[in-house]
Amino acid sequence: MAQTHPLNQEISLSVIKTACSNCNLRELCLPFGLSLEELERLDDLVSTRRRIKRGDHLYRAGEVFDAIYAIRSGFFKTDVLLEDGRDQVTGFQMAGELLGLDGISTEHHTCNAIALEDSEICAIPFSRLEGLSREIHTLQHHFHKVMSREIVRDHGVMMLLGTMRAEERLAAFLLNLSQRFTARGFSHAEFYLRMTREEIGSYLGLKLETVSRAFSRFQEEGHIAVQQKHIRILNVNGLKALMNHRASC
Amino acid sequence: MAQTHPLNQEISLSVIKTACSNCNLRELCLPFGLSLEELERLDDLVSTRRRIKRGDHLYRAGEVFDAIYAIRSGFFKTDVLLEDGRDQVTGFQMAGELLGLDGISTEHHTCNAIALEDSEICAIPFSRLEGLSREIHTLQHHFHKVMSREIVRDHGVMMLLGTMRAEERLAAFLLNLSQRFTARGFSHAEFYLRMTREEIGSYLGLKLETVSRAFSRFQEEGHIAVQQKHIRILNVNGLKALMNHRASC
DNA sequence: GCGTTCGCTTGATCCAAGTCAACCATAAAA
DNA sequence: TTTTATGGTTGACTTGGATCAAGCGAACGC
Repeated sequence: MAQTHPLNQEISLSVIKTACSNCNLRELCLPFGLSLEELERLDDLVSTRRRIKRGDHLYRAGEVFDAIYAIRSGFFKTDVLLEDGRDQVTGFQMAGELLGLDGISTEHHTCNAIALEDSEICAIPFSRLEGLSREIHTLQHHFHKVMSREIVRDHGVMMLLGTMRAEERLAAFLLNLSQRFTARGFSHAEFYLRMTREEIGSYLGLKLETVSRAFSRFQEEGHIAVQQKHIRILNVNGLKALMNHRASC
Repeated sequence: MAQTHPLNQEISLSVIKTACSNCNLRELCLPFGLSLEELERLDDLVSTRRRIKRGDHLYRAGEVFDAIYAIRSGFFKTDVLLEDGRDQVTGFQMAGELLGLDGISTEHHTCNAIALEDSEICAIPFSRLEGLSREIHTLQHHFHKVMSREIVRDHGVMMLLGTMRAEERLAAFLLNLSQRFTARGFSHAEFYLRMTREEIGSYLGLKLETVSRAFSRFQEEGHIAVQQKHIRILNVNGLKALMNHRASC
């Protein structure tokens, strides 16, 4: 009987090893849709688990790429540095999400991945993943979906950066975080931000002061309650309305 | 003897059929790196060739995804439409590039692909491509690289939208076009824009007036010569310097 | 040929977000 | 406990690009 309830399983301590088959993120992560037998083959591949301390790099732009990484727990940001010193956060990643897909293209990482809290990752050697996905159709297809999802996500960010104003961007950002926390079984309405205002700003193409002001404004208007990094969403629909602000003009 | 010089081959008229093996874009496109025998297997798969007239859609957001498309000739844009009517151009694609990768994720296209000039595409049924890439390692790997490259490209656009000012964006855009034309054997210094100022603006997160002003400014400063859609780049380094403008401030 | 349309350019004005600066809050260090 | 550092908030002002508006030029249909 392969099907236990994904997020509720009890694991005896003795069983814990680096294995997708007993990871409660498997429905969000690479193993999605695999049979028990296929899962075990994936286990063989995902052997190295690593802890990354808050502030440390998982990898750096320019390093040779040979593995992608699944986040087991914790929180990361990725950023790109331009020659002239400008940089931009290209994404925030949480448990169950994959890091490093950008490195496949040139066999070198093209961005930095930095832990925003103490985290744990599973390294997945890429050539072995390709090998296994030549044998397991489901794995292959799911991996393609994950890559494609990343492209779609990026288009969303481009949309945000290209057409939205500051408050719309922040509303979209909060709703996106909320939705992803929900998918992981956390409250959709209350969470701690792992990143600073400056990092949010960098991601949203705004200055930190603008982010701060937008937070204050949302609070004044009763959409959220902010206390430093602690966010409570009081009015989801208010935020959603803010996001589509242009519709009314 | 499989290796003829990629861009110089002569093809007798009788041989022309929809086939990667006699397409002179094969070194830019999906067949990259394949052996002659592998190429022939890809030929079987890429059977349908379609003409798309200027202004027509190749596919629309929401349609069921079942194939990706390689551009044989012509020029496309992709755009995303928000519920509230805002839209944004997410990319411009030219011969040898692939369209439709975003559709894998949800099995539905997430953007519109529209021909900016009369074009010709090869449809590649996706499930068959997955099948073949389970058998041909090189094809699998190259496909992964192409998807990854798309992610990297998107990060570049995010960078552009998030941190660059209007003139830097346009300079980056022109240099990127120039570089892609060069890769296809065209002049790096002289080309026709297939898109309007408004489409450029949408892609770059600017209004068409701003794009037009930046063109005029570049011309005044002797970086380029503009006449409607005809562009001549007079000073590549000038443009490059413009792009990294912040370095000096 | 001529009028119409569409895309492009240019000027004048306005405003959202950036910049600069002061100050506050929290947490860690002394 | 006070000190220091880091991150966050708020205010005053400046500015790059948006907006509004007028006019131009090339291409197309009739």
